[in-house]
Amino acid sequence: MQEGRKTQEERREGTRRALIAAARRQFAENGYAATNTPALAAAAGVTRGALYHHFADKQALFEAVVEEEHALLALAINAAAEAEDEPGPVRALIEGGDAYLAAMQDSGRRRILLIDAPAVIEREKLDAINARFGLKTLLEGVGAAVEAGAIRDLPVMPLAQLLDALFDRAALAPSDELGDYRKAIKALIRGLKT
Amino acid sequence: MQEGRKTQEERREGTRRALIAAARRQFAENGYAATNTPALAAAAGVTRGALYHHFADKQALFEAVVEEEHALLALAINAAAEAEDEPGPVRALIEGGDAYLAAMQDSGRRRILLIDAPAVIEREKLDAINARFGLKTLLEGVGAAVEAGAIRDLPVMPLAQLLDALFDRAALAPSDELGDYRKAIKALIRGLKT
DNA sequence: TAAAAATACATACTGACTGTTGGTAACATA
DNA sequence: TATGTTACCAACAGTCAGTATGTATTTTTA
Repeated sequence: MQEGRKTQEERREGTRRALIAAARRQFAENGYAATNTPALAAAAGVTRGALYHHFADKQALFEAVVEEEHALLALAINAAAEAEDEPGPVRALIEGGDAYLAAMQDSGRRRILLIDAPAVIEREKLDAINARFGLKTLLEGVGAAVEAGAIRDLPVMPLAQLLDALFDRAALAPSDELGDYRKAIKALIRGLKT
Repeated sequence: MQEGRKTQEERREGTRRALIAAARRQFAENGYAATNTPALAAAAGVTRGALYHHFADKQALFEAVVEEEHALLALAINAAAEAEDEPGPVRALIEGGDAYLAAMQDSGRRRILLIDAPAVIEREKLDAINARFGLKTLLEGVGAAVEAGAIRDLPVMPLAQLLDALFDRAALAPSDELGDYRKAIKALIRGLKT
């Protein structure tokens, strides 16, 4: 048990990660409201003092979890996207959506990102996070499809938001109905073709 | 100050309504989490004892507010629907959606129904409420459109859910972009036509 | 390298809030 | 009018979020 010597950066990152990991587990399992900081800190192996040293309050920790979850989500989707060879812009939208749905087959992720986050994080801040991750890709996809003339010429941001809403709702569907949802989404998107 | 004599039913309904009215105001203004029962009871002109006599807990009161809000919403939409003369099933969907968006131009209503309710009320119970109100109408509309052969033959429930998601997202849009959202929704629905 | 400063954490405390309990007042029933 | 039932109130108990103050560890400075 030597090697007790750690740089501040290491200590810092270590406990931050432990806190975020424990928080992600508990928020995913019990939801934001039912998660209490004593249990959370204990699960992370630190005291509440450490939590409040690193995060302003419970909500700030939740925001950190949401950011990380968004980043992981984007990672999974991009990985799936690169496996595909370049299809047309409409197919790209549909396949991107499928990748999103696949990455959303995790009830904790759904709970955090789709159920709790909108209620806990104020609108503007959450929009900003969304804009940096998933929605950015979707926006580019829609923009490309419109510019290529592959789909009807519609305001890009609203259309991207609406497609996002479709995928979010489908992600919350019972898994045995997912196929039907995907079929309906495909029909909706294909219906936009020029 | 006579006429202090009330039947139990009157007392009961009186304080229940006072509580629900005060709760609707505070939930709408501050959100569920930031609403506390001492202030709520005071605003209703009763004590917390009365609140907990009529409702099991804070969440039960919130559920009562959500039910009432859904009922009012359905009322507004039906009123708008009866003003229209019978159009085709696709137009009916679009106009029903417009009525929904109009009825949703109330930030408190959005906060309660679209932001807080999904986080506070467990999925099954909220689905049940939804099914009894707004979604029921939408489901009928989609079913009619499919049966009439006006739109593509797709699984009805998933499609209704997806259209519902579209309108929910549009309802949360900045009001100056509402026109663009409506245009995009129209295009999406029209794209389903056979 | 010793002293000083800054950073990371721990412990203890405070105020607030939720749900409960045991009682009182108002109405209903026999 | 007596008894039961329903509506309501006041005080209490437990929990939790956030804070304040103290200590240990690493970094900087003299």
